[in-house]
Amino acid sequence: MGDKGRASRQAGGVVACVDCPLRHQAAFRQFAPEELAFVTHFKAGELQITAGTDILLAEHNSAHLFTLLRGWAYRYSLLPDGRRQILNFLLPGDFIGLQAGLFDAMQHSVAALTDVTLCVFQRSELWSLYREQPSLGYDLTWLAANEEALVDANLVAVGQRTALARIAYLIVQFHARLEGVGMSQHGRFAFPLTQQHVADALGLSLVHTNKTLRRLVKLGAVKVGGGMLAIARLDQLRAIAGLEEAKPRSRPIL
Amino acid sequence: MGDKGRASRQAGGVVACVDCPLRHQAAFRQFAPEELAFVTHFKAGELQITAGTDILLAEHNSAHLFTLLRGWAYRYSLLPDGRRQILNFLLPGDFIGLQAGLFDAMQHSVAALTDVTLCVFQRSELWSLYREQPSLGYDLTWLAANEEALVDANLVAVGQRTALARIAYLIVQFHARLEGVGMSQHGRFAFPLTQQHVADALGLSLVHTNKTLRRLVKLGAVKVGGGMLAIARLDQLRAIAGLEEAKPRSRPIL
DNA sequence: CGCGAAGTTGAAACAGGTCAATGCTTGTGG
DNA sequence: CCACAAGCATTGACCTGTTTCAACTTCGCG
Repeated sequence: MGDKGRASRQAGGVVACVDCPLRHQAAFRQFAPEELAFVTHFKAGELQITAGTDILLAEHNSAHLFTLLRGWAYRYSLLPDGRRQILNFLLPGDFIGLQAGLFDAMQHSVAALTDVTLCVFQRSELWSLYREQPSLGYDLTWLAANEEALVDANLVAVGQRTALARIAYLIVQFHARLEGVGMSQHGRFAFPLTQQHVADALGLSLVHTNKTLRRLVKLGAVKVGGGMLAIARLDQLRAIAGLEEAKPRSRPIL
Repeated sequence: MGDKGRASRQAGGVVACVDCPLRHQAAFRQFAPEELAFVTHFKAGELQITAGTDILLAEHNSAHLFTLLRGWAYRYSLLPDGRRQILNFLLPGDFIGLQAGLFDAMQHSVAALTDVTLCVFQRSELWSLYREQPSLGYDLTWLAANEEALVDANLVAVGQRTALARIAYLIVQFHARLEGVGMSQHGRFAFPLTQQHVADALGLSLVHTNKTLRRLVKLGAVKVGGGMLAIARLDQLRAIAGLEEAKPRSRPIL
């Protein structure tokens, strides 16, 4: 899955955390000055990764942790027989590699879906974060719990919903998350996933994913094309997915 | 679902954390004296819950957090149409309600599978834990990440494996986890799940679960009966499940 | 002994998977 | 600027794992 990659570390031209454009998005909580100071110190640099490249590998452990600054990524795991399950998608503001930081070997891999920019943190500094800035430790737990909640929701979708409902669910979820980080305008947003990604995330075959997505389009619920997705009728999508409306939570960002 | 329940708080007769029998199990890391002191202070009491009763409810929030001391529980969520997805099972030593502690409303419910004893912690003390005992804050993040890893694994199973492999996977996983807390002897352990639980955890219908489990028994991989499950051929089970052997991690317990 | 919950089993229906082609883009090199 | 390759989307036909429906049995317990 991750291949052809090329990664370059940037020395200069790095965004200071105070000026981080993400931080001003609606979704994120405000940081106190000393928290911001610590994060700035914690941040070791930035990393650019090309679309399709792996960021972290299962079975390995990494000296770094990341926050996704720009672009899309996804966590996935491969079975011995080659099948792939995408565990969830990562959007700007998401923390990457908590498991890598806490365990000695990752259980899954993380790959860049699009070209991606990452904030890099030293794993070795993680402990000092808890010691010196407990509120950030609390935030990390929060992020871990939040990500678990996402996976929970995916499991519910894959375990209980029909193909049509799963795809509707995925779209509604993307919409909500992208809204939060200002990447959706009037229900319209960039959609860099290939149908194979959708299939692997929802436990469906590629062919059936195609047919079902097509059906969703014919139903008039969404429009897709040119790497964009537009939600035509959000209520209809929610109904198909069997989803209630959910209010987003204000979240931390490291 | 949780019903018929009855819960009683115990004033006396509570196990002191130092003497906690779980703490001596192989799976758990050793605590420093001051950590132990804090946890003891953190623990507000014990709670007994009857099998089948809900411990935490979705949409609600709780003033308490728990550690499962004795018995089995499970996290689940219900869809509008009544279908139930069990997200994962909780065994002694597992922390309950992190999401309840961090978010203002739970996304899922937790129910007691068997009669259960819980250590009770005050949610309001959670923050002081991070401030006064950062290492325990770190542990909480660890526990959150660990639980996420469990759900990840479940998602892989439900998304990618056949019915037979899913059930094999579930059994292997129980075996590994129960070993860690001394609840399995020679691959034989109490198995309080009903087939409906198995079905709801694995995204299968009850009928198919039955037939498939039966098949697994006929294959000679496991023996079930009398609320007990005995693994006859662990390697065969692993092969069916498409699982590699995994070494358990030493974990914290609050 | 009798009731309700849980486990079994068979038959029929269907959602989704697999196989196999075909078309559409896009990027690359000549 | 065109031809080709490679990846992705689309469609039809067919096949099968799983679900659904409908009994019937067994177990645990008052």
